Amino acid sequence: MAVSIKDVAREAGVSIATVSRVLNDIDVVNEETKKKVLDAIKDLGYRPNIVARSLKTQRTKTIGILVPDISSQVYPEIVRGAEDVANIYDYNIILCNSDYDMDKEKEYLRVLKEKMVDGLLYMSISLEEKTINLVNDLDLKTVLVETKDEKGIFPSVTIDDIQALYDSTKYLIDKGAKKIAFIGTKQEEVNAVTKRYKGYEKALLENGLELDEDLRYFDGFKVKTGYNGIEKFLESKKDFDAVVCSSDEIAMGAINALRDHGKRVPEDVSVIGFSNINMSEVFYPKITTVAEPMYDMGSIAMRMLIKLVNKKEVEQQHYILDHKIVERNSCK
Amino acid sequence: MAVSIKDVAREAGVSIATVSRVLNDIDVVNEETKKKVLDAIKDLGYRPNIVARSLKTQRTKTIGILVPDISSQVYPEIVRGAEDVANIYDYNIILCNSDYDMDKEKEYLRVLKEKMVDGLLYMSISLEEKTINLVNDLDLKTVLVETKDEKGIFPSVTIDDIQALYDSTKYLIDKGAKKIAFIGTKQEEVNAVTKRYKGYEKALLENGLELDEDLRYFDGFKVKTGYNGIEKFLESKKDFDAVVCSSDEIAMGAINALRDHGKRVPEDVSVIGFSNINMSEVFYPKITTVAEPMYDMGSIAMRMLIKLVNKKEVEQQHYILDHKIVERNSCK
DNA sequence: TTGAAAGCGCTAACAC
DNA sequence: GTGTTAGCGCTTTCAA
Repeated sequence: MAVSIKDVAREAGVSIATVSRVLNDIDVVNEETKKKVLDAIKDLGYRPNIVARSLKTQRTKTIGILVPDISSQVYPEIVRGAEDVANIYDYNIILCNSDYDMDKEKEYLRVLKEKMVDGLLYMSISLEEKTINLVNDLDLKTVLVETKDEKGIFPSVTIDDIQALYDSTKYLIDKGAKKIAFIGTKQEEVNAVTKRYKGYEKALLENGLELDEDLRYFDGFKVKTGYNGIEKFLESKKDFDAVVCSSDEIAMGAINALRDHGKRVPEDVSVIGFSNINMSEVFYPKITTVAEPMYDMGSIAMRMLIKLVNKKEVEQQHYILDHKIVERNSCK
Repeated sequence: MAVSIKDVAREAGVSIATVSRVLNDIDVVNEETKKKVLDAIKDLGYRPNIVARSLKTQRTKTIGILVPDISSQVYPEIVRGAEDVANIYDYNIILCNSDYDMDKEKEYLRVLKEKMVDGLLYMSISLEEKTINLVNDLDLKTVLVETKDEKGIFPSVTIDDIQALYDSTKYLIDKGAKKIAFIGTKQEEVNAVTKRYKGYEKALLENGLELDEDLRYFDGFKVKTGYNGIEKFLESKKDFDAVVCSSDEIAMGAINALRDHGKRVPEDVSVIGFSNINMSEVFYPKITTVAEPMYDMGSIAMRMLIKLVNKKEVEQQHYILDHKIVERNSCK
């Protein structure tokens, strides 16, 4: 077994209580004894056992992060922001991929609780009743990122998704687009990405443009969705001069489909993306998109969570960060 | 405090030992008592405290993963593979971003040890002497992914980087390229990516092609590197008809630079990438690249690590997975 | 300023 | 088949 606090105590000729005190910078331990202990720690190469400490203090200094899929494009950035902040405050993160699978999600939640994480960063599906109850039962301090629960019970860090899509649609309208199509996720699913459609709808309606069933396509948020969406529009033979997408990957798929079918972007059709993932400015043409501050969402959420965990005041329960349109070359 | 094993014991009218036994499926606990215990567990909503269990068993069922940066393109995929396997065996992962920073790395290693992770998946820099010693001192069961230590002390899962670059270069040669440039990482750094240059060199030499200092560029592995590399080549006024890149992002940057300077890919210059990240087939033109099985690297490594942790035999110490060239549209 | 000892929640050796 | 108990490594109260 590794060297424990006992060994240090023996080596330093003091009690384990004293060792514990210097370990935790507590009280006024006599400078000399302190030095003895420090020396012993060094000599023995002692490192405290955090599991034991956690059992006693009921705090593990680790935070659970639940994401749908770390190998998709937006989450790594958010997680990175979160981890950086966690690291500053000496927390570590346990990463879990839910795949939007409720059962997997529940199991993770339970295990996270069993492992006594101090808090949870949740960015999977929009929390519905059942999950809310579970999180409550589990009594996990939770902050939602890029999503919200219906009732706003949990603190959250998001952007205004509806407004963001409204803005991107409006951007196209202001540029003179008349027939604007939409590609996004299935509407049955309840999450932030889903809501984006509403912004599109609103912008069209408010600006006297017609909603055309043939010019919207609901599926996922991957490249394939964008590609298929365009093919569907083309098949419908309806004219369209712009496409609003609810992710950058969709935009890429859309642009590729357009190109494959002999349409030029942005000359024939403008395409606007969403999120501003790294690749959107590497793609050709560079994608005009509405940027959400992914890294910041992660870091702000983690900062808030850590405050919550330590029972500090948080200034706000719901952070709504700014989005902004990044003009590049996919819209004319 | 949450409900503990004691509460369950009391509720079921048995001893905590018995509860522990049914929890761990041990011995032949009488079916009736077992039922009583199970009922009590259910009634009380009891969930074992894994921290306490870990302290006792000295196993935490969690694995540390050290990556340079989860928000870069290849690691999410590897981590995803690793997490999926971990999940199957009821392990969780603690994710750490090292940024190739030795100090950060060492600190993480220490904390991971303090938190008693059962093992470590390491995919940062190629392990050099100092880090090796630390890992040894810490006595962490370790598997390296996408990298190796000089002496091959640690088990590893990699591809044959040199051969892979050799193959991609050879591919270009076979297609008739005569003046082949190279863009990759700085040669001072010691890691897998760095070695890739050697494969390029070897292919040129073995095939009677000349190495031209003006036609190689060493910097990083991001898009920018590829872009700058091309500009340097162009400035040198040397002719080149193909570019070998040690990452797909480099290839993207290179292609963009070529386009910006009026060169067509692949008509004027062929460009081959490395890794086969998702985006390489979304990019325009679709990138021909040598694919490394990222997800598999992660999952195989995790499987091996879990075996090691459980003192099971591993069939192999060093897995070298197959790479293969994926032909798309960036080479003629 | 320091030490003794209880106890965090669990497993496992030992006894019955 | 079941219970008692020691102890994993630490923090913290209480007493000295």
